[in-house]
Parts: sequence; C-alpha cells; structure tokens
Amino acid sequence: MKQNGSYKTKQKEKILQYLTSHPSKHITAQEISMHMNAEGTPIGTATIYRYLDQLVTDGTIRKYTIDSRTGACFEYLPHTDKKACERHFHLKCMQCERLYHVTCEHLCELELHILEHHGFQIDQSKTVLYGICETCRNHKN
Amino acid sequence: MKQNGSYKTKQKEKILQYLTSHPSKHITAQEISMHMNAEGTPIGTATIYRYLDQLVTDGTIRKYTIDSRTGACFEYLPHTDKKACERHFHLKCMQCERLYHVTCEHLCELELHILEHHGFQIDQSKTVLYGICETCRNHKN
DNA sequence: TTGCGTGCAAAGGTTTTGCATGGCA
DNA sequence: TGCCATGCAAAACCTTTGCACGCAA
Repeated sequence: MKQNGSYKTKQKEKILQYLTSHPSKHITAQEISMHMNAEGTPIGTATIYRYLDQLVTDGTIRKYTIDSRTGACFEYLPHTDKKACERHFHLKCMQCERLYHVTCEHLCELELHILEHHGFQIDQSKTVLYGICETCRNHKN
Repeated sequence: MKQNGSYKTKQKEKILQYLTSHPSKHITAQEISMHMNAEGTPIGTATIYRYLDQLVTDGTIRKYTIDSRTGACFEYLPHTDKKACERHFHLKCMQCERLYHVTCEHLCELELHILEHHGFQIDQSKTVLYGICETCRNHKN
C-alpha cells in the first residue's frame, strides 16, 4: 500500500507557500527553484517536480503548457470550496492573468450537450477557458 | 533585408503536403520526421523545426502544447477565413489521457456568447476541456 | 525503526544553434 | 553568382529516474 504525500516536510511547506502566495499566477518549476535559491533554502529540482506532480494529482494546483519552449506552468487554484466552483467555469486571461468565474446557463447547456452528443463528461473544476478579457482587449493597440 | 521562406524546396513541399493531407489532426515534429523516413526521403530535424516555425508565423499552421511531456503539436488550418466556425475544441480525458477533437456549432455559439455577453475572447488553441470520455465511463466499475 | 522524502547526478526527451555544404533563383 | 536552406552534430533545455542518504512519524 503506497501512500504519496503522507509526510510533511520543510521543502513541501515552502513550495506550497510560494504557490499559494501567488494565486492565479503562472509559475514554472524553474521559478520555484530560483526563488528558493534566493531565499537561501535551495530545493532540488527533482523534489520540486515530484511535489508539483502530487499537487496536480490531488487538485491543489493546475498544470498547463502555453509554450513548450518555456516549459510547463503551474498555478494554484485558490478556491478551497470545491462545491462553489462546481457550477461555473473559469476564464483565464492570458494577458493580465486574471481569473474570471462565470456562471451562465449557456455553459450548463454546453456541458449537457457535450455529454449527450459527444459522450464526454466535462469536469468544470479542471477546465479553464483561455483567452483575452475585455479590459485587455480594450487596452490593446 | 532578410526574407524567410523565399525559396521553394522539396523538403518544404513534402512537409506542407503531409500537414495539409491531415487537416484537424495534431502532428508532432517527430511524426513528420518518422513519416519522411518511412517514405524514403528523410528530412533533418532542424529543417523540420525551422520550417514549422515559419508556418506558424505566417499563420498556415497552429502550434499546440497539450502536454509538455510529448512536446508541441502542429496542425494545419484548412480555412483562411477566420470567422468560419470550422475550428474545434479539445476534450482531454483525464483517465485514458486521450485527446478528442470536437467540431460543433454549439461550441462556436458558446464562443460567440462568451465574447458578446462576457466580453471574453476565447483562444481555442490554448483551451482544453477536461473530463471523462464515454469509453472510460463505460469501463468504470 | 519503517519507509517516504530528498538531493545529486545521470539519463531521456524535445528543441535550438553553429557551421559547412547544398540548392534555388 | 548570391543567398537562403539543409543536414549533421552538438548544445541547450526541461523533465524524469536511480540510488544512497536523510528525516518524519
């Protein structure tokens, strides 16, 4: 019987603290590494990746890749109340990095449609729609 | 005055031909390489990446990165008309990790609705809907 | 003590770069 | 003939893995 994440360590605490103190922000493994070096408490790369993997698995953070050149990004999901986020979708602005919570019947219809016509059951808590928000589009050019 | 892509070569022709013959399909640089090997006309990795970069820049193909583990994917955009609703969304099964491509007017309507009523312009290339696919739900205990 | 966690180094993979050669115009 | 394009190899990356040691419980 293998149980991951059963031990509490200083490394995990520091990494999670860094992630939670920057909610809705893109953070790479490299940034975490450099931050820890700057703090005088370096953490091995392997440890960082292993712990990030655990956090992704248990849903604490989300992993995505905008560009393969810069590598994967990780982002803390600030909603502790998972139920509160069950009934709405998330819109993430790629420019200002703000996260919008949208509750809309269109989205519920969409979910139903995809389930009925495409056989796919969407997990709203894991799904983020990426794009550009109104504010950023207005400020453009 | 530097001008990229000013020369027409056999390598470029073969790569573009392969991409256009598989519209709406995700193709990795590695797949192109292997395909060319199988065809008896191998093309250097660097050449493939350099040309793909050009095609992304001029908008002929689109670059996706669903998973940093497998690297970037490229996809031919069959329609130059941007307002055509022929693009598609991605459904990623969290269980079998398969990626589904869905072209559906409901999704296009959704995109339009979110733009008009929520002021948010979705970037389909970055957006992945997570959930469980039909096959995995049927196989569930 | 038990067994997970950590760090180091090495390996594995994708993508980029330098440089000489090849090929289009 | 000019250059850009190509190919090879090496480099530069990000990420994973193996192994011995450290540390939480």
